Amino acid sequence: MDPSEYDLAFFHREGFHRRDCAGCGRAFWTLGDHDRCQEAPCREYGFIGHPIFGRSYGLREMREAYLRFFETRGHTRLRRYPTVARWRNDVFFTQASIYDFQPWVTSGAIPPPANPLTISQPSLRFIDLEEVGRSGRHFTLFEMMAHHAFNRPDHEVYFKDRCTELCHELLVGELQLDPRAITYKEEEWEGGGNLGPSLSVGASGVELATLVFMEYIRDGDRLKAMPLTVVDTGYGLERFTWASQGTKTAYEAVFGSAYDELRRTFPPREAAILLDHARALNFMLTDGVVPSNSKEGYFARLLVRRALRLLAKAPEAPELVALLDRSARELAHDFPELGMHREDLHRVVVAEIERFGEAVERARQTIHRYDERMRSTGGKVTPDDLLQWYDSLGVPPDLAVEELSDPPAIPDDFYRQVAARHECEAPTSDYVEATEGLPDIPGSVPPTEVLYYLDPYTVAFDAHVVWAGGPFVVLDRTYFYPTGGGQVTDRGHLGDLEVVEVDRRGPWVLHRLERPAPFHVGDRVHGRIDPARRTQLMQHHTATHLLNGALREVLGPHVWQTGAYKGPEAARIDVTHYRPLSKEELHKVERRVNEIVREDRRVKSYFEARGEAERRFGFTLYQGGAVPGRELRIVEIEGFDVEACGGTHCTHTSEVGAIGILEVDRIQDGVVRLTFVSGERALDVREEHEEILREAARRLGVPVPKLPDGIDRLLGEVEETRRVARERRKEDLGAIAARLEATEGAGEKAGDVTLFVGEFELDRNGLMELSRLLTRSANRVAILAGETEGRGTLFIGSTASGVPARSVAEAARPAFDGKGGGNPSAATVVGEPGAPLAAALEAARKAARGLALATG
RNA sequence: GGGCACGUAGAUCAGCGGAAGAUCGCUGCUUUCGCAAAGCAGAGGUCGGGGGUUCAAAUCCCCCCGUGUCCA
Repeated sequence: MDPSEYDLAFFHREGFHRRDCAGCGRAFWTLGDHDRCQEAPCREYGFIGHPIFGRSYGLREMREAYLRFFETRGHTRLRRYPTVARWRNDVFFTQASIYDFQPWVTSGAIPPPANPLTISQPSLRFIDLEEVGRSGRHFTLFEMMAHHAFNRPDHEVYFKDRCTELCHELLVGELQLDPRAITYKEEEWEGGGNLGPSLSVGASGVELATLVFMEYIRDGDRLKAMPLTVVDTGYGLERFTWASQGTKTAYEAVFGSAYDELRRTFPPREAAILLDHARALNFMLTDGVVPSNSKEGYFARLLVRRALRLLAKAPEAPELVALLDRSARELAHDFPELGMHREDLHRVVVAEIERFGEAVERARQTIHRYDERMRSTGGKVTPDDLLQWYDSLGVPPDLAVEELSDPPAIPDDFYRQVAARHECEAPTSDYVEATEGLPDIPGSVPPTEVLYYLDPYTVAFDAHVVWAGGPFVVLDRTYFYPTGGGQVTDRGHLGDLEVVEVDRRGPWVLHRLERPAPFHVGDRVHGRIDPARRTQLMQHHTATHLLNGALREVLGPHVWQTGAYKGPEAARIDVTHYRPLSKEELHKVERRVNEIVREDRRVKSYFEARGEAERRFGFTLYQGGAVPGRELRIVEIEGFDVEACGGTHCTHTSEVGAIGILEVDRIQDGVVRLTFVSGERALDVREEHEEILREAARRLGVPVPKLPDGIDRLLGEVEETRRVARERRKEDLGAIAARLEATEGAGEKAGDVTLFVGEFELDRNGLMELSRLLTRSANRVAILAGETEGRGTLFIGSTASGVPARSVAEAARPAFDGKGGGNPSAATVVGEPGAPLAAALEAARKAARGLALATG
């Protein structure tokens, strides 16, 4: 990065000078006389015991001081965003404040909710999980305080100079940090294809803040200027609080008395881990993470299990639920939503604790059995076994060792080996731009006025063509709903041409026609939307909201929508839940939604300022994913459910008609999928189902209510028939065996051995069963011929130790070009089609006889 | 989203290329006034589903489905 990027007027105005750090070699700006930048490792921690700010702040005071500082300097204060980044599909969690605005605001697609703005964003990072408690400064959940500005060519808010000035003013003016203690270190920042200069703000050994200026797009080796430049800052709330108190570790400063209390039972590291995990879990669970074995749920499970293992070490330790509760009560002062659904949260956690117990018990049994087997066979349990158990059973090696009578040593690099096992996995991204395959529209084309938001009932309209290319047409206004928000596209006609797909691209709605459009810019066209399809989609969409509301009511507020699809045939909704739905819960949900339908509640759709909507309804608005626009479209089912949603909806619940849930699946640990129908489709499906029932009943010859009995009867009969057939076969074979044994001379004597030789109309299995009957006593050999799928088959069974069946088979094999083998007691040979079976039988007889006489 | 492990009798599991097993539970009989217990006998399996390899597959290979677990 060019040094001139950092040559800020602010630095010169204030008398900063630029130096190269004697430690890391990087350039930095300072008012002091340091020869090194003031960050670890170039500078040791100097603030422990010597707080660097004017006074000591608590977490809350520090947050408030920060936000107010920027508020009084023209920034709008924003409430926190959820810690689960549902609006993105490239990450699970909000890891920094800028995540709140990616990708739509930072790409310029949507205006920022405020500009400039300030926020303290709870963020989750699991990269340094092992460092939590150990380093004295790491957390899985931390608050990133920030001020952001988004600059367009036509609207410059502020950039490097003013940003740095604000930061300096905060540190020196507001917090009374010695201005000479600060260093602004030059660092290049790059991420997501963008880059720009950044300043790392250090003092007394601690990195207090990072000021990032997103300015360029990497285009091969060249840099292109971004149309929208972004001020992205990050100030660690915990770090600021710590530095203001100068305690030994950040945990004392952040957790306060809760830390002191836990320290009576646990060593410092464990106390810090427990409090950190409790805090992170409260945010995660409140924001709708349900512990599970995949995706974001796994991280909740990880924290729960780590905490449980620590708690299990001390008999006088609090219960996990109590620990979480205590943490939630404190957090609720600043984040009221964290205290709101404690009982539901308890149920989620208790269910998770139970599952952990089951997993441990299962693992214990498996390991115990394995240990017994090793003990009896003289085998040894290896370190590889420990690895395997950790990976597949979830037993940490120290726990596994406790179960073993002769445990192996746990390798020092155990977790490295675990990591190595997972090394070859390439991270895959299914991030597909919704605009893929769509044409580029010139920026000069006026945006489409979307009318379906205002009136979902109008299905015929006139509009003007503003752009046309291939089969795509953009109109100045449209009632066609484009695929989005889980609702599939409208269909219909523009003029005489069929509209097969409608998509949204930026500010335009693209109508895709059945063939290249004969339209020209300026043409007036008549649009007609397929009304039946639209109605059905509206019914399914409103029904989805109704179900979501009912699920939250019946199962609890931990239920969040994780996905949805509304098609013309059926719709489905995926929600988080920690166990399969019971039949009763399902019935309750179905009854409840149909009740709301009958009550004919109003469904209001309107736009509202984001902050106002959040204040009124909370984050549960973002069921379909949070869109960080300035204005939200709110769909409110009066007194029942409120969501931010861009879909077309009925205006009264009665229009939805009946709702029928067709299927319930657990599509993933922690996620339940309901497939359902409403409106006309519900009636159709019900008719179909009734017809199926009637037909099934007719075929069984029972009335519909007796169907289950009828099926039981039928199954009983099938089983009986099978039993009888099996019995019959057994009898038949028994009769053959008995006849052979009784017939004089049928059993050929060879020394002590009795040989039974014969050809039967039996296949391999039949021969095998017959052989079994003939060789129930010792010193018998059965050499039986039959046919399997057109091939001559020989089966040899033996209870004579001197006459191994396998040897007999081998002797017979060449006689009819056969293949086969077996063991001493049983063997099979199958010949080529048409090969002389009789010769093979004779060869086998001779061989068996020879062997018998040789030993006799 | 990926890796690994697992899916066999009502339950818990063994078997891991050659003729489906153990323990508990169940049924009957013996014993007992009865119960428990013991002894004896018996019933109960498309070895998750579908393909393939093989003379032969619960067992090996592939694809699904389900469960668990680790990791992102």
